[in-house]
Amino acid sequence: MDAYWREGPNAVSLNEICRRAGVSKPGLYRAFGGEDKLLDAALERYADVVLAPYFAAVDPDTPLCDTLEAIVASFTDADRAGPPGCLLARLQQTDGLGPLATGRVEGLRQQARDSYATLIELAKARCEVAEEIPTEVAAAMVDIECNAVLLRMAAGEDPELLRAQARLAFSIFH
Amino acid sequence: MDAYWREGPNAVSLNEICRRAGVSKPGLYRAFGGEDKLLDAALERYADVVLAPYFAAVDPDTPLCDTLEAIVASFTDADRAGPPGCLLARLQQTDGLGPLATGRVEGLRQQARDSYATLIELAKARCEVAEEIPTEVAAAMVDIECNAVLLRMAAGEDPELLRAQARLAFSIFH
DNA sequence: CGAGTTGCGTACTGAAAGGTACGCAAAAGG
DNA sequence: CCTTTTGCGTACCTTTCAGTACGCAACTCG
Repeated sequence: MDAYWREGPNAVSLNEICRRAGVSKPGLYRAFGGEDKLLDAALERYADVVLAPYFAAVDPDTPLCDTLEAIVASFTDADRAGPPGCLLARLQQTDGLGPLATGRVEGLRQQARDSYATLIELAKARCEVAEEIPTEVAAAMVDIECNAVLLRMAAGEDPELLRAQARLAFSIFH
Repeated sequence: MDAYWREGPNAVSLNEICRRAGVSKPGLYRAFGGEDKLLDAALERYADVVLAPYFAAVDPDTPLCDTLEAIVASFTDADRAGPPGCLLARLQQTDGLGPLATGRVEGLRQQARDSYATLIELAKARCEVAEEIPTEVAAAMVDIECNAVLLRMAAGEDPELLRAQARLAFSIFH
């Protein structure tokens, strides 16, 4: 998971993973069953260990603006645990991924959008967000913006600029 | 260029390009000199043939909102010439790219942001955009949003949703 | 027409990819 | 204490990668 997260799944081979983990290749195959299943397992673990805490930490009663700002602040925090960026955000192009991993990515992305959607619905109920904005559209916009921030963080872009840019984009929520 | 554009530079090998182009490998090497130089040349051509017309078609006097909407409409147009998405937008992760291609990507990205910046400055002069918004931040936001739309188009996401989401994001410009 | 140059593709190289056959050693069972 | 099973790693397989050595044909020029 760490290797995939740090360098992107396309940039790390099974051989390299075995080398780094100090594991023999047949051992890895006995434990996971192939490249696709390994990435799928890594994604599952990533969702449990990294993604879930994010969504668990969200307080549904705080203003949406503040929640989004806190999320982006964490994404762009240089002292955050783990590599910069996000394993899931690196997988926006599902080129050459196996069917399991592809499905997993799709599911996790949908899950994220659903979470954003419920947050937006709550914000609408508190009159923070205009009713005319379709929830699905706003959720897609939040998802896309978050993914872009994470992708650019992984690419080494200036965190300050990314944060300011996200704040600007999210200023539509009032 | 077409192969790289359609499937992403990481997903197409030199062998495959030779096969599709009906060209021998030494011929390709004599013409370009290697993988890095080939991708660099493809990017140069892409900038000339695909990107330049976009920026040339922009009328600096039309409202920024309309300009951005037209750009996104073109990005999400299913009948647009060439594959969906954008070769440059596919290269947000510069993993495993040669130095030439990496530099070219960086340069083109900066060029795009500069173009957005001038458009935003003009819009500020017409009082369409609030002076408090730093031009650099707004330009980064536009760049990131456009790249995200192109990336998701290449991934096969619903054009309608992408268009609506972009319109929402760009509604900060008034 | 014959010698030299040029253009170009066949057929190779070594490295690295994903994946597996097989044998060795340790534990389990009688 | 001997047999069987289990766990596990060495060493291999095929394929594909980027990159190149080399020879054949065609064209140039005296």
